[in-house]
Formats: sequence, structure tokens, C-alpha cells
Amino acid sequence: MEIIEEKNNIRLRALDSFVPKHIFECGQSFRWNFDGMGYIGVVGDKVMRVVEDGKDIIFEGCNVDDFYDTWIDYFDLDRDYGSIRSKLIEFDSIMKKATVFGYGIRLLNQDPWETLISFILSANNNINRIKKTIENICMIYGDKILWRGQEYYTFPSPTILANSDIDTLRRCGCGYRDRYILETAKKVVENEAKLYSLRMLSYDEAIDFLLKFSGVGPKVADCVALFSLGKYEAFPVDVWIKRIVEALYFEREEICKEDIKRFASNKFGDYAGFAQQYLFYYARENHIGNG
DNA sequence: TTCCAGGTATGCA
DNA sequence: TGCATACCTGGA
Repeated sequence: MEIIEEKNNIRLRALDSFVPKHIFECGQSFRWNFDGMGYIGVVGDKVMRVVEDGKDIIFEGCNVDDFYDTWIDYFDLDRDYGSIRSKLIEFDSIMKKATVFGYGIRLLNQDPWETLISFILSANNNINRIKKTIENICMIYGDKILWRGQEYYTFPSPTILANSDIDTLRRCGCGYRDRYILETAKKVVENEAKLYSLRMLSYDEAIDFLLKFSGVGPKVADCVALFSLGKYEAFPVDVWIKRIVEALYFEREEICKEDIKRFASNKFGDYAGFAQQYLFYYARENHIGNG
């Protein structure tokens, strides 16, 4: 990867395995939106647009300091995804197709707190409404950022949400999950450092801790573990991945979620999380598992 | 009008 | 422990 500093931009040349559409539409994040030119997102207190320019990737509105301080880790740029795909291809022909199709996927290292709240909101919900609700929460409780003439908002801290109220959260569109958000925020505030130290614990220890939060079950805990704690053995099983695995591996036979997870853990081991993302993107884009 | 959407909490046997 | 059921809400 060659890093070229341009005026207000960072240009990345010869960057392997990086396709914005693959990264932002494989189900791992809710705050990146395509604006016709690229994907704009808010991470921490930074706004950036990711644009494809031929074989280059441009991080618009990014300086060198931010690139090294924030974005290398966020986009997992130090990891060799080519070797991950090579490893996955060894498992079976299904994974081969999925990794060839979604060759530009990367797992983002997102903020655990934001990921926790976002996926609590995802329960029994649809993606458009989840995104809208998160934006509402940020507009009401976050800090305003002006970026190229447009207003963006940070994701509010645990303390701010812990001091919020049910009625306002309900008006943001949380629905019955408002109570889970408030209870979880209060619990996180009691020991915020612990949430950020889960990265150092084992997968099982991290999951045990996450399951104690209100509104967090096995699926949400796995999403937080995979998308913000670097627990790549996690394999979140939602209704989509359940249908996808049934369609691709079990000739559409009905399998319970626990058995799907067990199957994936046994088969893919420490690569389960990567496998989940390639499978999810491949199947969703090709309408596999839709019935 | 009814049903469904990236699950979880709750009550009951 | 295992199963059934309710749950906000907006769009199809």
C-alpha cells in the first residue's frame, strides 16, 4: 500500500482488498451512506468520505495524522485479507465463490459502545429504520460537526445516554428498545473501562459480559464481539445468515440457530467471523436464501 | 388492513 | 430448561 498525501485527502494506491461497497454493505455498520460519489461516515468526531478512483481509494477530508491515529485501525489496514481469503477458499467451493464475490470486504474495528447500542436497536427491526433511529439519537444527543457545508453528528457518550429519558428515546424511533438502551447506558457508565477492556479477554469471557446487558442476547453479543472487539471466532446468526447457511450447506433443511452457530464454529474456527461476512454479502447480493 | 423486519425478555409448564 | 408469545413502528 502506497500512501499519498494530497490537499485535504489521503490517496491509497495498491491497497489490497478494499471495496467500499463490500465493506459498508455487508451488514457490519449503520453510519456509512452513499452520496453518489462515495460513502460518507462519522467515526468518533471525524467525518470522512471514501471514494474509489480507478484502482485507488481516496479518503476525502482526511489528513496524515488522522489516517495513522484513526483510520488504519478502523479499516483494519494492517491485516492481510488476501491470506484470509486464501485460507477460507480451502474450506469449500461455497466459500470460494463468496470470497471471490466479496473480495473487497474488511471487518471494521468499530467503537464497542456505539456497536453495542446500534445492535440492540437492530433486534426485530429493519436496516432503514435502524439507521434512521441512530441518526435521530446522534442529532439529539451528539455533537454537531460541520463538514463541507453539511451538518453531521457524533454518537453520544454512555454518560449522555444514561442521563437521557425514555420519552425522548422513544421519539427517536427506538420503539420498545428505549428501555434496553437506557438500562444498558446506565450499566456501562458504572464501569465503562470494562467494556473497552473486553478486547483483552477471551471470546467466551467477552460474550458472558455482554449478555448481562439489557437487550443483548446471543446474536447482538456476537455482533459486538466481531465488529468491535476483534473476536473473529464469533459467528452472529440472524434470520438472514440462518437462511443463507440452510440454503448453501443444508439443502434448505430447517436448522435451529444454535446448530447453525455450532456448525460454523466447527467448520471455520478462528475464521468464522470472516466467513460470516463473505457469506452474508454474497448471499444477500445474489438473493440466495430468500425463499 | 395486515404483515414483517438483522432478537430479546418474559411467563409458564 | 424449553417453548410460546408480545413487543415499537413504518413501509409494502
